[in-house]
Amino acid sequence: MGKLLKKCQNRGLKLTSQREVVISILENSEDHPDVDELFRRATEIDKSVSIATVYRTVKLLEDANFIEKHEFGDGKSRYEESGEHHEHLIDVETGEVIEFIDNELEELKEKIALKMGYELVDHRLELFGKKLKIN
Amino acid sequence: MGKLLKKCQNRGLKLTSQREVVISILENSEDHPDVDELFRRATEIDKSVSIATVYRTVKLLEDANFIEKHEFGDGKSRYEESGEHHEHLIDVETGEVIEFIDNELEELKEKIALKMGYELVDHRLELFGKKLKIN
DNA sequence: CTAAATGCAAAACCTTTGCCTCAAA
DNA sequence: TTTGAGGCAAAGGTTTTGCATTTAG
Repeated sequence: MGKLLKKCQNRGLKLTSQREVVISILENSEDHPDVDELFRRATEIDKSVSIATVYRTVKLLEDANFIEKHEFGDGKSRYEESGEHHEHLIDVETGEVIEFIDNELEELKEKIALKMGYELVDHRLELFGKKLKIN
Repeated sequence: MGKLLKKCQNRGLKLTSQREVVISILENSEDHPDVDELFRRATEIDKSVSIATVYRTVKLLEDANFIEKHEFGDGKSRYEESGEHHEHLIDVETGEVIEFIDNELEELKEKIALKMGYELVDHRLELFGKKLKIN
């Protein structure tokens, strides 16, 4: 049984067959699928999964902090399993999403919030860039 | 005539009475109103303004880079007049949006993108924080 | 067995658009 | 006068929800 599935079980979530499908897709995805894509992948495995259940499941998992929701500006919500914190760089030409982490940045954000009299509880950073051509 | 209104005129945009209302609201707003709120404020001044025109006008102004669109995670687009670049800190308890600018952060973002082989064309940073209580 | 989850379809949002009318330049 | 803009309402796209039915625990 996958780790995420186990976490859900430990949390006492009812593990229906449909949830298991959606959860295992989320834990085996390396990308940032939106609900439509999750639905597509889910029905490939089990045609009984409905889009409503996908929506309900991602909300459930998000509330449990097991997955994270992102909005990269195309109007749809995309999801990925929670894990080590990282930021996103979006290639504006290809739509590719590249994950990265920069410790200097992490420290700086805390510092800025603090300077403004706030405790940082969450943040969101996306860089949009064009790949440099090497001449 | 307001500056933004003048910029629109210089750009050759047709200045209808409805556009003038929406534009003047945008240039006199200190906050980040969504379309519904813009519509509300507009119809207070001129009941003939329709929500379709508000949508069409914000799109027009955004394409002209006269205003900026933000999505703070509540599913609606919010707008503000373009001006000096700044970031946003959102008070998670009150919803208040505080603008700030930090040069160290600006430099760092460029640096990170470059390090990854990208030219930064845009970015988005939002900090979500809780106000520190002073004991 | 029972509370909770599902599927389905309808509805709720936000946003866009077609079409005919109207008005700015 | 003419081309683009506006109003209205319908349609689009994403997400939520009510209800009868099914199912995990």
